Amino acid sequence: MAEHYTDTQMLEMMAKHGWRITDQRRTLAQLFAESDAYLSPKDVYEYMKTKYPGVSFDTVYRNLRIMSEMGVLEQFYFLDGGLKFRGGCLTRHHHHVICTGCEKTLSLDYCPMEQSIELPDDFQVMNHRFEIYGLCRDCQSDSDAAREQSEG
Amino acid sequence: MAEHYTDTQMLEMMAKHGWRITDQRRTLAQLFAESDAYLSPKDVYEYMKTKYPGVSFDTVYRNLRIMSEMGVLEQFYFLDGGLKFRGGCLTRHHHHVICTGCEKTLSLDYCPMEQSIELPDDFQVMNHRFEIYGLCRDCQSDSDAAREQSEG
DNA sequence: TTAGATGCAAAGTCTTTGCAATTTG
DNA sequence: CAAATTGCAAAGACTTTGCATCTAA
Repeated sequence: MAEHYTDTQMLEMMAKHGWRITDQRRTLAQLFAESDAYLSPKDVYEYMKTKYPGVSFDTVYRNLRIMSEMGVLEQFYFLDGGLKFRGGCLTRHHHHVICTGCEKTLSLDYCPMEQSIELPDDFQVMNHRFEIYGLCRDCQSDSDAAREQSEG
Repeated sequence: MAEHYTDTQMLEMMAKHGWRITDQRRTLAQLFAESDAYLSPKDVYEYMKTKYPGVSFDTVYRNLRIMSEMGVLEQFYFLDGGLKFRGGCLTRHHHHVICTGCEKTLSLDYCPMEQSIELPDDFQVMNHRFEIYGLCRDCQSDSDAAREQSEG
């Protein structure tokens, strides 16, 4: 099941849209193809700096933006308003379960809009948003450990 | 059915929390008690300026923030990341149908979390988000009219 | 009277833009 | 080679903070 764009697919999309394939873009594609997590522009910038010491923030931004516009990345504002990106999904419409500890996500096939929801008269639905936030198993044990430590 | 805080209730809450009741706060309470719409800090500032010509942006911000922290306002990041506020809801847990034309909202009793959703093993749900975006009847006719005019 | 509220100014954060130098196709 | 990409610097938008003055309780 090919759920996300691979880095190759991302690069193909860029080429198809007339963008050039630079080293930085290759690295971005790899980063997002390999990770399930949501990354902030700053996260991405920090990562890019390890590979390209002279990289600039605005270039990272520009590339995140064009990749979002093509759909190979998903742009997402968290509950707190913070902007994040992650690799785009290829599968049919779905929603996400998001761990607020590690910000990894899992797909959910369930969509609330498939239920018969009583809407206001003549309301024309254009869009919807459904996300579940919480802690995955690993992050629960992390916070348990932290609590035990602080409580002595 | 008392769905939202009235302005009096908002002011009582402020007093209970040790905040002083100033003219500006009285006006903010009235504004949000009377409106169903989401307002951006700038919207609120513009409105306040009509009543208090010398009002400063930061005071509006400060008051929006303390009112949110008490729960008499709801703070909300839209799909585009923009910050908005509206009067807090008193009724039990529910979700919103939001018109992207006028940004008025309607409550929805339906909650997707009441369904049995298959979650990843041991995932501990902390929070969720569900909103439906679209156009209410009035805003549909507005855009129809605009379209006819431009196509006319 | 006095702790809290306000307006002003300035700083902070995050994001975008203009431009010359560099690199891709 | 031409056009796109990059890094730099600076500007923009939005939000927060410090402080002197003013005001509600």
